[in-house]
Amino acid sequence: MFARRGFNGVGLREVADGAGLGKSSLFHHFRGKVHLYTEVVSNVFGRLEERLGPALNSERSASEKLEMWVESLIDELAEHPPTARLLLRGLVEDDDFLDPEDPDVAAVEQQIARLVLGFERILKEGIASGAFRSVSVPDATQTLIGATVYHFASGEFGEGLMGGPLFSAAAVRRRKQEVLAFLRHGFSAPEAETNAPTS
Amino acid sequence: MFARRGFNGVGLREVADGAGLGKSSLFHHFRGKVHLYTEVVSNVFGRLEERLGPALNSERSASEKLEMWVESLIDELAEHPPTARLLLRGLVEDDDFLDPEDPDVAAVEQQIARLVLGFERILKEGIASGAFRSVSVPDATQTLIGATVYHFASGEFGEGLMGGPLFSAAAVRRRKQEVLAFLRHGFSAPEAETNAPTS
DNA sequence: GTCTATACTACGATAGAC
DNA sequence: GTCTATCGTAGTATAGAC
Repeated sequence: MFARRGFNGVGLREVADGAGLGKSSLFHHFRGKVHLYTEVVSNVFGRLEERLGPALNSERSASEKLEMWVESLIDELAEHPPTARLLLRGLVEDDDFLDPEDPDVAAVEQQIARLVLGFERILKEGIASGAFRSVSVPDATQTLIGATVYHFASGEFGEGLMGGPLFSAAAVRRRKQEVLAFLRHGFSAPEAETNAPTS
Repeated sequence: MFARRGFNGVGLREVADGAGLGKSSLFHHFRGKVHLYTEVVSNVFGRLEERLGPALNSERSASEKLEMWVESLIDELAEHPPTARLLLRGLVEDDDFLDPEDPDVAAVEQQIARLVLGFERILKEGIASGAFRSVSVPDATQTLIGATVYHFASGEFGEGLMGGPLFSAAAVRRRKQEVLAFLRHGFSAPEAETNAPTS
């Protein structure tokens, strides 16, 4: 619900109905609406972090790590459709309702920071080793988020544009290939591939 | 206000205060909240369409048209900061509150469709002429939206990631260069450039 | 742990005086 | 064209019975 309509677009009545409870019963489980929201977001980001861990810590080349990381990210976004929208909202929304002092909120921000840092580390490693051309790391990160998170958050508009569902196995497979191809062309150093041939 | 907090996050009281009016006076100028919203969005998208028109109708090569189009898009997003968020919301939000029957709503959807079609036409032309490799046109469109609209919609998160403001002249210039470089690498046909050297 | 009942506030919207 | 007053609804949250 939060993914589709945002924090302000969801009423507790609706949440309670969805859970098969009365409105008031929610307050027995959550301190308030904000707590419920941060709990949801934290769970989703936690799952994402788990999924992306292996790509970071593997003993492979930067190119291979990057591809693994991106594939894992896309898989996770594709398997849990609300994730992308929730992520995008977390980044784009002006979260006036979130108190930075709140430890739950701070925890979520750290989760996001760790995710970003992981990707940036791979990128920097690849640039240092000569595998990637010397792109601006933050710019490349933004572009990557756009190519992955935005795509799977684009809902009806995205389906109209793509001419079909976003989350079908075939659509996900194609998106993955297109993004990886785009990154290979976009990042690869002009001179020569430092790695084994990609095909 | 709508860009920052979304349709549901904005109250008419706040809007009225911002305009220096009483709440009720708004209803003299707009049929209701939805009408106010679509009016705002339509104005913003109309300006965007005007800005991107010249790139579409110029007599240049596909590569040059694409670069012109992207530069114009980034300039427009950069000069009017709420635009990107408003666009992204229009695409990502589950607009339950918008009635597809409403002629204003239909008009906005046509604006968006025209914008997308313009870009797709350039891309197809470039693929046909051999200037670009044969990417999936809808996928490339999504990636482009991600690289441009998302970036300028990313607010505080984006500023944290980039390590500075998103909308300063220097930041915009760098973003433009990075995106164009990425597109050149990402789209260019592997064999040879069909156009004059890009540098 | 869930319920009913309720408090209080804000919302979008309308009526009608000026 | 703007105002005050008001309507009806829905919002978050609490109190207290069961």
